Amino acid sequence: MRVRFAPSPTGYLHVGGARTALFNWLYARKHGGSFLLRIEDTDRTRSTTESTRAIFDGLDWLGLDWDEDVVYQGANLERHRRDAMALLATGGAYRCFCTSADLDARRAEAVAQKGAFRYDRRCDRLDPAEVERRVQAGEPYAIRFRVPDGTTAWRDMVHGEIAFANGELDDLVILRSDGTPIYNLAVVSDDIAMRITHVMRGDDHVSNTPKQILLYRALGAPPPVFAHFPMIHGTDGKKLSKRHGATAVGDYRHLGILPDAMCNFLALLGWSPGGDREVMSRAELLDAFGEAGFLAKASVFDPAKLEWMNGQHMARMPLAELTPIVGAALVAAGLATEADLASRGPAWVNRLVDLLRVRARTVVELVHQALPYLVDAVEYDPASVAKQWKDAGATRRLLAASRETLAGLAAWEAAPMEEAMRSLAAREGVGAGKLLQPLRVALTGLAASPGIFDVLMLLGRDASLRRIDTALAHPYLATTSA
RNA sequence: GGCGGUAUCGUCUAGGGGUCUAGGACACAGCCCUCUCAAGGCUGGAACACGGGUUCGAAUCCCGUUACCGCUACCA
Repeated sequence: MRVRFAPSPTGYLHVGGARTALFNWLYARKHGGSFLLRIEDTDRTRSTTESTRAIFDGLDWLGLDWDEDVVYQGANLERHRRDAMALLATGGAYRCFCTSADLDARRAEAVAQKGAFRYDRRCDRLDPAEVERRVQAGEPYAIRFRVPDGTTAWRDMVHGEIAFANGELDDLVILRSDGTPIYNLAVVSDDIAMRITHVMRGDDHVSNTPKQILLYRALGAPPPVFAHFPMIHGTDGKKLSKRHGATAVGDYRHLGILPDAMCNFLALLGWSPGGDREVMSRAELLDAFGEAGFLAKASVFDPAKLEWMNGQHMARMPLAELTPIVGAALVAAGLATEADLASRGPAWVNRLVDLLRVRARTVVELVHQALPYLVDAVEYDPASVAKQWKDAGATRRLLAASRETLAGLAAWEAAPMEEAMRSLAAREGVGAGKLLQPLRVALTGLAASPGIFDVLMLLGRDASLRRIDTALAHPYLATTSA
């Protein structure tokens, strides 16, 4: 069993392509087959090496590793030509002397008459002697595939039986007059050469399929099994495009989405394991994936659900996997250096990530929330200060009492700390929130954070007391009181 | 225009003739938990496109209509 992902390098790897690649990869890995990568770079004017690079990077990030060497379609031009010539020799194709300009004009006229343009096969009716004469004269010609009568059908893995009347198919050009191949020929020629057994691609290729099946037959090769996955649309139901914001997988990487979450989410667009299963690790995904469950309906890409799913993955994945990812992001964001993290120790970093991961949906968000624990001086959020330190006099008193209580602790441990603080609140006749919220602002500058005793532990005795002292000296508390 | 495909809550979907007064998830609203924020739990509103068949019975099968999408190149 051999499958392939065959993108054309004309841009970044977008989510639709990624989903196609993922299904191919999953199918191959699940069935012990091979997953090949072919870059369809025959359109020289639109193909770029940067795009090729972006495709590799995207696949890499998603964890979709391919087998064997990458195939560049452009390197197979000779074979494509040979296949076209073979078709010409066996009578499956014929020379067409019509020029593009001429064809365009005829097409325009047909459209103007509100009719469907169909190539009238005039060159197929040319007298052999005349063809010979024009070839000898050096007149340029394209090679056209002669579509036979009848109907062409196949059993699609996602759509079931699909049939086309061959009469609907035009005699397609397979080799341009400059000797370069047309897409449909190149694809079939390459897929035969690569011994592809299952062609799994986007829905937009269904109308190419009958032409390709006919080409396989004409070339004497058995057609592969076909699977056509539905398109992925934007939130407005239209085909996904730049207008919809992030559409490249690279965008999601930078937004702090985890590869496994991305794969999980993408897999559920056009496929379902049945039942209520949604959040799945890569291993679970691989396990659940199979022949069944492909959906035929186009689906809408919902970034909000992707973020939720990412949050689920962050919360569930082993800390040993998440921490390195967050660590790298912390360094990349300039919030810490490798040395900083090393000096804090792995246990501390793990603890930080563990406390924050349930509160963040993306690693970017997590990194942002980690700020107060990594900097020397807290940055006070004005809104939090205004709300939690509203009564400056009381805040000062409570903060000072908290400081005293905390400083008097024999050991810096969460349990006794909480006990002491709660009894302080009782003595002061206030609810725990009245005592702890101002403290939270003093410690983190924010009104929201992990549990306050976890914060105290994370910061440690010295930093915690220092931050309370700094808060006590804050102008907001100093000037407003008296 | 022609051809092909698709049609269950706003979105992703379960369901494949009776168990469907249609289930789950995201989002939204409310409540609970609670030192805050999350997470979690509970509750709520929210869908079988329409019309004909077939059948004792249809979200499920068939036909048509409508809507949407794709293709209709000497692009890929």
